Amino acid sequence: MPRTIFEKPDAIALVAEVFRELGYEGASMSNITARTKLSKGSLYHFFPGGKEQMAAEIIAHIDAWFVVDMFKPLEEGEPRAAIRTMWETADRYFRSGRRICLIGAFALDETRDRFAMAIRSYFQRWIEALAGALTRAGLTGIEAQALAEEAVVGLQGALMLARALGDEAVFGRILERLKQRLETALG
Amino acid sequence: MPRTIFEKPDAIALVAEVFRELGYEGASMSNITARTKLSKGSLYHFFPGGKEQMAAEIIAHIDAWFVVDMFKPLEEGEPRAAIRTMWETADRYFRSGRRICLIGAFALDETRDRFAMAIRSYFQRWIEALAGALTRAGLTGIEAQALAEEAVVGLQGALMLARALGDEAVFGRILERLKQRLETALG
DNA sequence: GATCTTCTAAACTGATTGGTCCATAAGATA
DNA sequence: TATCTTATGGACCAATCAGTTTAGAAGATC
Repeated sequence: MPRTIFEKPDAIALVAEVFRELGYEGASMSNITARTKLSKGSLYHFFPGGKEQMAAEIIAHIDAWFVVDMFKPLEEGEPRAAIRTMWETADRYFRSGRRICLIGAFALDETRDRFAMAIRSYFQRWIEALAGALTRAGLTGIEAQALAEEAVVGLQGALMLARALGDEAVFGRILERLKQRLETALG
Repeated sequence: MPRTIFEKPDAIALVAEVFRELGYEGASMSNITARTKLSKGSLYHFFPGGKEQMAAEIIAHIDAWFVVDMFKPLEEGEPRAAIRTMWETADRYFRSGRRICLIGAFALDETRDRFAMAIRSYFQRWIEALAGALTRAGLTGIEAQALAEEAVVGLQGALMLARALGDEAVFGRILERLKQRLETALG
């Protein structure tokens, strides 16, 4: 029997996609082994804490990715350029609406309670990073906060609607309008 | 042993709340019996098809509610008043963000595939009903369609963000801004 | 109050769940 | 090549899963 050797970063990425497709409860160990080709031995070797640890590490992994690729640029870069880049980054990350936001999905059911802190801080930092960039670009704090909330909310809603309608085009269309609205507000 | 007698409409409403809290996969039969106080005997009496039938009837029940209380008024009523009422209806139905949209939640994972048609037509009709009202109120078809998509998307995103942040206030705030935007667009 | 239908409770089934264990295969180090 | 660490496959476990069955209780009809 041929053996495939995985390393932990691979395992995290593979299991993450299964959680994304099936949700936390829907992703059973047998589902995970079947879709990732990782055996139970491997999975419990990497994640002795089982499903809960898998999900926790996946959330941390996603969060770290967003910090580096979206939040830091918004917090530290030239605000208008960073905001423009944010839309491209989001479109790439969410594969133009074919991929959902796992952290958002976890927020909807009782899975949220297991990871409440991580989920809250992910959205909080996203909104704060974007609001900060909008403020540095000249908006008042109140306007910036409201626009940032709307942008994040609109993006999450767009992911949901794209899947609900089975229509990828709607995602790009809504993203484009959200982008336009921020640029209009900045004048 | 005291017996409680339920009727099917009660059963549908009770089970719906469990699906809302736990998601389709997270809602096991023992969970459902525990939270609803409906025994397995009762559940399989009302829903011989098991979980799948429960979810299907719940979706149909929710859809029918929205048709009567939101879509028809938008389609048939005075457009500006109907749109204003829509926001109140939504706030009441979703309990100011404490209750999620089950059909939206189903759209996010593979549960969608089981109920794809019903999920798509629910969102389609909502957007079309709102776009129709906006058109009758004077907007062009293109503007109306885009604004309707944004409103529905924003509402769904607001439900998600409210739960993610554990902050009910954010839901009302975003709803208010969405409402303002539609009214501004109508002049 | 007898009968008939509707609904409930709980015991039961086989399949699947999350999780444990361990012999051993593959890479790395020496 | 010998050794040591890391990763793997799969058998195994108790608990839980969805679903079935059945005896009988509650309401309705007469």
